[in-house]
Amino acid sequence: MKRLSSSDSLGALMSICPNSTDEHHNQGNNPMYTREFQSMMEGLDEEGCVEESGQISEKKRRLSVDQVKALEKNFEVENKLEPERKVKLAQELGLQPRQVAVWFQNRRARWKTKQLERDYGLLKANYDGLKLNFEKLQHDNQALLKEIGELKSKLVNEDGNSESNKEVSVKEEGMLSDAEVKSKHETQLMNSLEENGTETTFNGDKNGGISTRGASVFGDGSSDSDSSAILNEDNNNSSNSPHHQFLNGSTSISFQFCSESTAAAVLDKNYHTQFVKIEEHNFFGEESCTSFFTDDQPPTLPWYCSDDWN
DNA sequence: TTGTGTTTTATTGCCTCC
DNA sequence: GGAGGCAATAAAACACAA
Repeated sequence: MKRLSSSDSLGALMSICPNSTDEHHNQGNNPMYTREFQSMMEGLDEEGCVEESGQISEKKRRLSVDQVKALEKNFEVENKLEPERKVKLAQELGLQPRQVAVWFQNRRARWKTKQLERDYGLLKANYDGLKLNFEKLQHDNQALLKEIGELKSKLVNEDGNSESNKEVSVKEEGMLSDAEVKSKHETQLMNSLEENGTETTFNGDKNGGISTRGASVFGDGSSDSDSSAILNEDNNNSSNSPHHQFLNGSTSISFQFCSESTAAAVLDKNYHTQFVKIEEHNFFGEESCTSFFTDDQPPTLPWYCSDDWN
């Protein structure tokens, strides 16, 4: 058993004696407190706390199970302790008010630690999910961009080959109605897309969705897969076929990847297929990604934090 | 039994609020 | 300026493996 130095003895006394010189934390001159202190002093020999030297030992005593239970119960009700409640609890449990206050203080600290651990766990789970999703989208994005590139080159080749038949085609088209020509070119485009190994299919389902690599994308932009391509659709301008847009005589089929990357296959006003634009805003670009997924920065997205963060 | 890691109790110093 | 809260820390008590 450790013997107390004079300062330790003073500290121990101060912790249990209301009349101590602890200006900061003493609880005032409570007569009951003094009586308790005295009885405590009288009972010290129970643990051999008054040693041969006459010094008071510092033996730290754990609270009993019942005392802890009662304190826990009170903590559940309110984790802050008003002075009246503190004194009452101390009386009920046979403890010093100071002990009750210290217990609550430490209990709050433990609760905070646990809370931080819980929050960390939640955030980590969120982060892991987002990271996984991002990697999946990135992979899909790469695959789709590759497909578009291949289709583009294929279409360029087709255009080159058809140069020689241009006269015939123009003649034929001249004999067709606009609607027929449009339909023909759209069909050609669809066939071309399918022939070139793309997994994008236009199934014209009643929801106006398309299936992309097995994932349905619906008119509202929702998808049954997180990694699906999203149809860039204007419902107001679209016909029954949701994946077409007829603007100024042009039909465009556009794909949006990862929210911000867009590639568009366009039938121009002469009904020639063109890929007019492939752009990537790359929402999850290198810089934004690294800053978003770093551990040493708090998340900045409001939905990323629970409301009771703090 | 002993060394070591964890938990609990208590202290100290600083800060904020009234 | 006093009271009380909190973070950091000390130290006793406890748990447990070797």
